Amino acid sequence: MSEEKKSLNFIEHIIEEDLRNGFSTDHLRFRFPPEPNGYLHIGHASSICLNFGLGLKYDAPVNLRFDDTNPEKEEQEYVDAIKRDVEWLGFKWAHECYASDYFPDLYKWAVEFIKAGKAYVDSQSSDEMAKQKGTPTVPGTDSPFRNRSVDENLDLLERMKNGEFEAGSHVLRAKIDMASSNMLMRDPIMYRIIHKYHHRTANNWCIYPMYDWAHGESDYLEQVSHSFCTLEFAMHRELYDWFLDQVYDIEKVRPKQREFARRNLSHTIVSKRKLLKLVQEKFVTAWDDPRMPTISGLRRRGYTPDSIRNFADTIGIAKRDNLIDVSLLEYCVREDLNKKAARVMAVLDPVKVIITNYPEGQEEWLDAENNPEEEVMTYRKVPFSREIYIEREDFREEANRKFFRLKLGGEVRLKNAYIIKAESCVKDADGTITEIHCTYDVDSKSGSGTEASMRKVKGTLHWVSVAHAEQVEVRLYDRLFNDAAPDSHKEVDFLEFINPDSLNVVKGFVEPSLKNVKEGETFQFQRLGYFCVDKDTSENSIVFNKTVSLRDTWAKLESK
RNA sequence: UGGCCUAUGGUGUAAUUGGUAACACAGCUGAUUUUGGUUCAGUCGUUCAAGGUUCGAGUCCUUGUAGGCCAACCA
Repeated sequence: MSEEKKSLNFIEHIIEEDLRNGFSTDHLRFRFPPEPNGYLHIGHASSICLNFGLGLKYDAPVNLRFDDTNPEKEEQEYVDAIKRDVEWLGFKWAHECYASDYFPDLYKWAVEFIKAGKAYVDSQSSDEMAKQKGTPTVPGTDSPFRNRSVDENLDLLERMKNGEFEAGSHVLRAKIDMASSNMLMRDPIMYRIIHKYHHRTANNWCIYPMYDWAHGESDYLEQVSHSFCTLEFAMHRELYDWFLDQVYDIEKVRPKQREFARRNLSHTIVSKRKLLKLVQEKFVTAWDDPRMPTISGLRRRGYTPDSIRNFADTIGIAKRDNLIDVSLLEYCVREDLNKKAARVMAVLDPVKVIITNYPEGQEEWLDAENNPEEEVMTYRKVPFSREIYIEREDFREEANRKFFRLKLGGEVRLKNAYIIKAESCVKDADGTITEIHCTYDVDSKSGSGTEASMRKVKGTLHWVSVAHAEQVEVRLYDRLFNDAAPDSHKEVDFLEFINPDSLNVVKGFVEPSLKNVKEGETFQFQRLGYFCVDKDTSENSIVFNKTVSLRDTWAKLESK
């Protein structure tokens, strides 16, 4: 382990301090608690890596707990997707838990609250209750139902549970302090009535616990030692602790909530509500559209679990607001894929090159390295012939010295093949180049060892033999939003920043070794970028997604 | 204008808890390269402000400034 030198983040400092103060490592336990109301995104990945990373570091169990307390938004589909994503990231949970499993415990506790005078049934409308709540600067006022008798409260709660009342007619509230400076402490709602099918408890329950009531107690029931959530829950901590105070047994582990800042990625959004909107209003094709910042979208885009975990480690965890540049995420995939992805040749914007002195009908199968990063080099065969495709942008009739590529009268190396020289080109009526006529240096074959093969020419181009090329569909992606922080503008809706050109589908040609690729396989198209095989691939059509381009210092030069 | 949280290069995160401000990304140079990729070497640039405590402050105190969060029968 090379972790020794790694400095600790503030969460680890908290744990270390607890350990120093006598908390036993054996009692360390964490949890990742998503609500199954949408797909996991890159922000969740950070939280997953934090909690499961802590589990690994301290050899402590980590539960996957579904916070399924609101049947109006939650679905089994999301539960399944979440499990798939966490697994894909490479983590194993100790227990698969559901807040809904604790409904009976919570109910029992609620009854005790009532008996102890710490909870009451309020029968006002939500509007009335909102009015009594006061404002941050003005204290609230008591509900007229605040002092109902224990018996009446008990009776009402039971009937709420049994479904005797309509949604909205009653709620159970904790009796705390209507004047608290913390709005959440002004008699928060514990239960509300919802008549809706729940994906796990079906129609067994007509009352459902609110987040604050369910979360801390769930942590406690699972004996989670450290419960980490995002900053917007900081104010909830007082209430979390209050609920815990009512049930806490000194013999047991008392969960501790601490908050960290949500990670924000530039040029995207990570609000589930807004992501849902992108899907529903068809700005993207689905939750796993490769442009989505969801884990399933990133997976389909060609991101690897390693790259995402690495990203999470690199950005770390802290308490201040942040906007992480997406280029760091891209760096992380490139770093990973550079080691793993086989190199192949593909031409996405083809123009035909005819090698006039290469015998017609002849073909050669040349050796090509699969990946120069490999410790033990492996090779494959690539066919070469008289007519090949190169990228349109790799040829110019005239160009200055900085253009290392093919130009009239200039030489260039064809990767793994020969040195060619452009002699002339043919254009159509519009002036578009349709053919480039070249001659090749017969003795310059790559790896042949001849003097000519060792010649240094400035540029090397990738290419595909016309006769052997496989046509494929390639989906090129650009960022989904043109703004660095599309949902940070109060005046402008995030949809205004949608990039209309975020998807560009092209037909390209790839070398024949790619004829039998399978979904999910990743390649480096040399000089272009990393690409992976999309799930839309079928027997008669191959579809690639562009994951990310290679670093391109030439493009930078050009744009200057 | 009540309460809570935060402030370190362009970005993100550290700093042995009061002891030489560093790591990564991005940028810029150059070398290597049959990918304008990779790799390597170098370079640019940082503690919100003002006071205070101290031999010594990014760290502690005070005040200010800026930003975020809190008034859903959401989580």
